[in-house]
Amino acid sequence: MKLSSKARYGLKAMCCLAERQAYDDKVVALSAIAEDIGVSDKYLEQLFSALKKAELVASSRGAGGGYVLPRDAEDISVGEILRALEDGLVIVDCVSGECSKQCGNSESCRCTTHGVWDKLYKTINDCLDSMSLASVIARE
Amino acid sequence: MKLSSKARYGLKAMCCLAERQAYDDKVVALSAIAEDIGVSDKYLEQLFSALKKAELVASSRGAGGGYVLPRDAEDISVGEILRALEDGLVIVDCVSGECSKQCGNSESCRCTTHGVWDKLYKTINDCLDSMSLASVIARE
DNA sequence: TCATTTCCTACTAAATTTATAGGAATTGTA
DNA sequence: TACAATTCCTATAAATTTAGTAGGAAATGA
Repeated sequence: MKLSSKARYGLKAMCCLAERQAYDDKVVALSAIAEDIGVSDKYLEQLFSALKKAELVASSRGAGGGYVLPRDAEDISVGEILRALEDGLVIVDCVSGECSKQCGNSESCRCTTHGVWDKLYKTINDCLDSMSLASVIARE
Repeated sequence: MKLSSKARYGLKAMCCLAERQAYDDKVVALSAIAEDIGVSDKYLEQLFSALKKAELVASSRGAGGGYVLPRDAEDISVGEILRALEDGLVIVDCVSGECSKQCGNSESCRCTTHGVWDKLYKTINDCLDSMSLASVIARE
């Protein structure tokens, strides 16, 4: 149940991007963010690749290029960011509909635990969706 | 953010123990539970070692020995079980008080993400603590 | 033309998880 | 007492995942 480095650095990177963008409203080079949060450019590139695919950042290539938020930081939730970086935040492979395929329980011990995972999954996502990127950078 | 097999099998095993115990109120041999949930005895032993350390099961050794719940299933929460099996359910190593030691942020990108992890950690634990073992085996 | 920058893919090293294995200690029973 | 059944303890191997490195292609502004 540990969060991956991707998730931790990815959220930090998004905070950093939002703060820098708020400060001078330009595109921000990845290398600047990488330096700020103490990660190699190459590693951060991979995170931004995932973030871009999820349309949580927009980019322009070439000299003077970089990244921007495609929406207001108020309209980007922490949940969206983490789902993009953590493979949908799935906590168990076995979801409600597919119990028999994945679980292989015997008769005497039916798999009654799915309700737990379903509830937990929903709770986690609700929690993270209730926090916006803006609210995260606001608390100092 | 995946739950480990230990957590998944461990909760199933606890359900199994609770159900068998409710049925004929005796001590239950680990081998019976292992067969029910489709795991090797040796692997399940390790899980029960952790559960015992957390006083979530009690045991008697020797012939005719086995495991019992030390309390009513109503009084055992899913959270307790998973914390015993998942190293306290910590989701990030870096907790509130120890930011500077673990994070090493630069000036320009302060670590404002702790609030997120703290809230998430609390939410997860509250959710799991609100479910008792009895409530889990009740839903069929 | 060139420096800068994102983008794409492959790979390697490290860490963690999952599971297996052997045998010691304990206890009820024949 | 002998023995089978059972928990308990420790080591280790195999598999998987994570974390990070690397090289270079493609795009773009100056």
